[in-house]
Amino acid sequence: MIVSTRGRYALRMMAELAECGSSSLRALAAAQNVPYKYAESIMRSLVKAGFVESTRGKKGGYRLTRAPESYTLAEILGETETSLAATDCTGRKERDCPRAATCPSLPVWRALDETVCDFLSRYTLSDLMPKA
Amino acid sequence: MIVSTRGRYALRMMAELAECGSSSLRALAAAQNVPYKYAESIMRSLVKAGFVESTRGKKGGYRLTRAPESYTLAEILGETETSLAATDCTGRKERDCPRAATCPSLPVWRALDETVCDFLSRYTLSDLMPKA
DNA sequence: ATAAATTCCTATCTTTTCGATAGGAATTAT
DNA sequence: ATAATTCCTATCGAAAAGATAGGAATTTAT
Repeated sequence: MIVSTRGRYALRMMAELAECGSSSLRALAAAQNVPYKYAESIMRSLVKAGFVESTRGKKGGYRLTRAPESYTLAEILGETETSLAATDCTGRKERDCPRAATCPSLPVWRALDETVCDFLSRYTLSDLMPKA
Repeated sequence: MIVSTRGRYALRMMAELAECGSSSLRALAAAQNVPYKYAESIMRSLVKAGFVESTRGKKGGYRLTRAPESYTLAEILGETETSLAATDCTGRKERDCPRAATCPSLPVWRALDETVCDFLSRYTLSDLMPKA
């Protein structure tokens, strides 16, 4: 799995914000059918990443910080997914694989990573908005 | 993760067979540093898929059924990975997603699937053999 | 002031997937 | 017969993914 439920929820909620301007968590979660508390943890990470702004208290809510077409999917998923790496071999985890130096597969996995990343960089949030 | 440990083990053991012609499970697992019993279950699925032939009993072992360059990575991983789909949305699982008809993301995931599949179809087992 | 609606924070729970193992039956060369 | 092997079923344990709980902090409206 390249894109998990969490990542897709993030994209959908951001697309919703792109659509409606600003929204409370309650409304966002309801509109996109995301479990409330799960949505909350996702939105918090989007705020932390600077993709979204929040205001607290009554009448509070979330809004995008930039234009929808400026967010690439790669950028958003890079924050919300545990890893976008094609294999453990190219993730942060396996820094010290003893096979690395001579492994014939490693270059293939690196190329795959790049292919996926290129793909996800060619699409933006606005590609995920319901078409007018 | 697109390619899991199981899939990489499968590729490595098949590349080993490509290299050495034929081998027992014990030797294969040792050569490629794959846990014996795990290797066994992987080899069994490769036999079942017809990628590998086995002979039982003393002096038994495994060998490829075709030329190394005829196996694409897509083909092998298609058998050994639980799913190569980019998301649940494009896997067998979510046949009946109610959003499918109008979901703006779905075409993107389908295109991603195809991109990954194309990539994996451009490499073969012989690309994973230690270079001469 | 107080109440209501909201975001923020920490912790935990449950389910699923992945990696790996156990034990023994069936097969075959020697 | 025996030893070396593949085949089969079942299960275990750890990690990741999805989701939830409870309450503190903040802000608006009354």
